[in-house]
Amino acid sequence: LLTKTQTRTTKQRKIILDELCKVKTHPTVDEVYDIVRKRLPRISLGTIYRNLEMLAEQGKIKKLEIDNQRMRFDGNTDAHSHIRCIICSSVDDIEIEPKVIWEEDSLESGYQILGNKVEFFGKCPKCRMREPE
Amino acid sequence: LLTKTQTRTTKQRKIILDELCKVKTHPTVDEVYDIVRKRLPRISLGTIYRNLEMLAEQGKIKKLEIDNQRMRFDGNTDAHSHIRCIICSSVDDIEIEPKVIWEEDSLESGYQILGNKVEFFGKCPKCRMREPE
DNA sequence: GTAATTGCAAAAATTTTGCCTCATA
DNA sequence: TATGAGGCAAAATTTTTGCAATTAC
Repeated sequence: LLTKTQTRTTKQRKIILDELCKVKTHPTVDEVYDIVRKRLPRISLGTIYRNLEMLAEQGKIKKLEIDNQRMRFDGNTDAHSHIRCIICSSVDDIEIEPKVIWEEDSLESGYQILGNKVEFFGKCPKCRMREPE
Repeated sequence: LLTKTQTRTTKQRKIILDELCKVKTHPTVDEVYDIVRKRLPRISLGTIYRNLEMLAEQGKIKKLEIDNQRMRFDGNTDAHSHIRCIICSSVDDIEIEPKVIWEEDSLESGYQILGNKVEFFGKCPKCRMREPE
């Protein structure tokens, strides 16, 4: 958790954010490491982890939950949905603004609902071509 | 991937499935291990992993993507949504059947959309009590 | 100057795998 | 009895952490 009173703008942090915003993929920590290392060959993995975590807490990037094997991040913080291919598992942004509707009744859960997130799944262009339905 | 032509019904597999269906939480592999070990003290973690994976592939349980730090499983395979507390991160089932609507237009993604999944977030009863809005 | 941040390396946590033995069908 | 599955332990992967040196403010 972010407890520090102050955060400084370091070369490393700036470049990590910059590179993450450039890519349209949803890179893992390792992938970010590889990308950033091209500009900062001596940067350490620990620094990548610490900065991605901090940037996500500050809302400058998003930590994704589309992969339960490892963390993935997204430099695009605009509200947008993702779609995953059920064949090859690749994940892409999707230009759709879904509306979610539900009946208010069974709120027995006791939760105060504050929002929701929609994720789509389907077949990506490549896989559709490979095995036409 | 499931390539075996045949699968056998073992004591271990039956008990893992049985215990997973009993709990209403969404346990991690480690938690399943602890639960199952009460009935099968000599079972190994590897067996838990292998079976959960296999049961998920067979559709008898669900592998969840609500935690990007580790795998979580759900013995309830009925279509249902989850809600996570933004304060304490706990995840519960929610008795809501959301409908998702979107405009068909911008299908430039090239994806064939086959379905979607909605996840809710909010404040759980405990956290609402602790810090009233 | 002070304290946040880094690089490095070791440790922790999570998941996968090889191999030999056991047990289901 | 053939082979899928289990137990065990080692390896692989992913993430966290301690610490001395560095750097932003």
